[in-house]
Amino acid sequence: MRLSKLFTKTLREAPKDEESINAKLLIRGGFIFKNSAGVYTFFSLGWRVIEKILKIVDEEMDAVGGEKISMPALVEKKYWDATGRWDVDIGFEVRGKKEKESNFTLGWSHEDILSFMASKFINSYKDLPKAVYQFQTKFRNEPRAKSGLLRGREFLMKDLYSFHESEKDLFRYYDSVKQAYFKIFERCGLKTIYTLAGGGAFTISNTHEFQVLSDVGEDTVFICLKCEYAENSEISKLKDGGQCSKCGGFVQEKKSIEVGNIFPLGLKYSEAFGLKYLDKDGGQKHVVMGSYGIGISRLMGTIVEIHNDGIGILWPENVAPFKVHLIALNHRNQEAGKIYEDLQNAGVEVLYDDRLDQSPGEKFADADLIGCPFRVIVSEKTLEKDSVEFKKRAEDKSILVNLNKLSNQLR
RNA sequence: CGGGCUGUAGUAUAACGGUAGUACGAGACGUUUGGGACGUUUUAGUCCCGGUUCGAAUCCGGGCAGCCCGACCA
Repeated sequence: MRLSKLFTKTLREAPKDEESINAKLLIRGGFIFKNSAGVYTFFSLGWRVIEKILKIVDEEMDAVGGEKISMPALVEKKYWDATGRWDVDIGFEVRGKKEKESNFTLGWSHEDILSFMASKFINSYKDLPKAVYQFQTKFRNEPRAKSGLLRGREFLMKDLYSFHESEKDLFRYYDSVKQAYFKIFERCGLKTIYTLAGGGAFTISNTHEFQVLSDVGEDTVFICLKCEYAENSEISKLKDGGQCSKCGGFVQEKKSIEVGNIFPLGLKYSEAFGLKYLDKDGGQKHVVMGSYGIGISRLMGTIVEIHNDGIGILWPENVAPFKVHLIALNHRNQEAGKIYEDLQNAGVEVLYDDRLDQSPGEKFADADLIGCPFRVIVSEKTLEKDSVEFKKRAEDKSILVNLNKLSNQLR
């Protein structure tokens, strides 16, 4: 991508209303645009990050046998009636212009509609277990959207649902998803804390959350500094400065961002929808379900909260919009353009700052803001030595790299 | 949904109740390229509706929107 062609431009100043770092940096960099509180457009830089995350999630979902599907965003009332969740105070109701009453809601969760469909395809123990997932925009009428991508009214979510013969099989699978989640977050550059939590509007049993410790987080967890056992404050009996119930270690209260959660739903939805199967002996049993969510857009915001230096973002390589930010100085666009082509041909994702009217300082500042992992500068100075300047975003020092060796350097 | 604060060019900010100004951005021309360049010039704004007033960005009422605290929540 050539910066001169990009749909967006960077902003020198953040909009005055924004306080959270992720909102400031992502808006300034042209990754996202706030259309309304908690409602965002993802421009190409931002969407590229989302796509990187989606790819990681796809791979890990595939590893636990998740089948990718796509359910509707518009969910008709009849699908909510069985569980009584039409009346839950979370969603946006949707009414046709000519209709008096709303008959649809924008999906804020998909357990209900999926359970209904599962009953059409799951008949016998031979059909179990099954797991399907989707990436969907969820709509929740947040009374207070805030903190950039951390709490939206419209947000991208990965939701996985699993169906089992027994609790035992559910928990076997639950554990494999737990491991998959740890991998996903790690690949996104985040350390997560596995946290015991309540079930909210989804289930009465305990659930588990993946929390990233951060002061902008809205959750409060009590975490043992020794064994990292953690509980969400909403259900916790632990207290700040107390002793860990598992290992006796020191417990601390921390703010955190919930980036994922896993719910052993049990029989709630299968009972409501009559989702049953025939076991080996011909007996009818209810299917046991689990659901597993990751807030994709929130995850992106969280990555920025964790990986920034105030000046700009430091994208972990796995989720960076581009690997290399190439800058042409002294109007050496001819030479830089050649390097741009070469790198692209070598399969390297490059954001090329080919702008002619911007000063060097402005180009450097934009590179720092956008935060690609590697910066390559082509200038009079470097070309005298048949080389380019090579610098990691996370480091201060730069080195000269010979033109022939640049692709090696990036391997 | 309760409490508080705030709405002025694309962005950030000024203007006693009296000519809406400045900087950045954007356009044109020229000069310029190693940490947010320079000159000339152009462009573009008072959230909406009502009220008070000779006169409202400014005061009042009502909406709407945004932010912060709380409640709620992925």
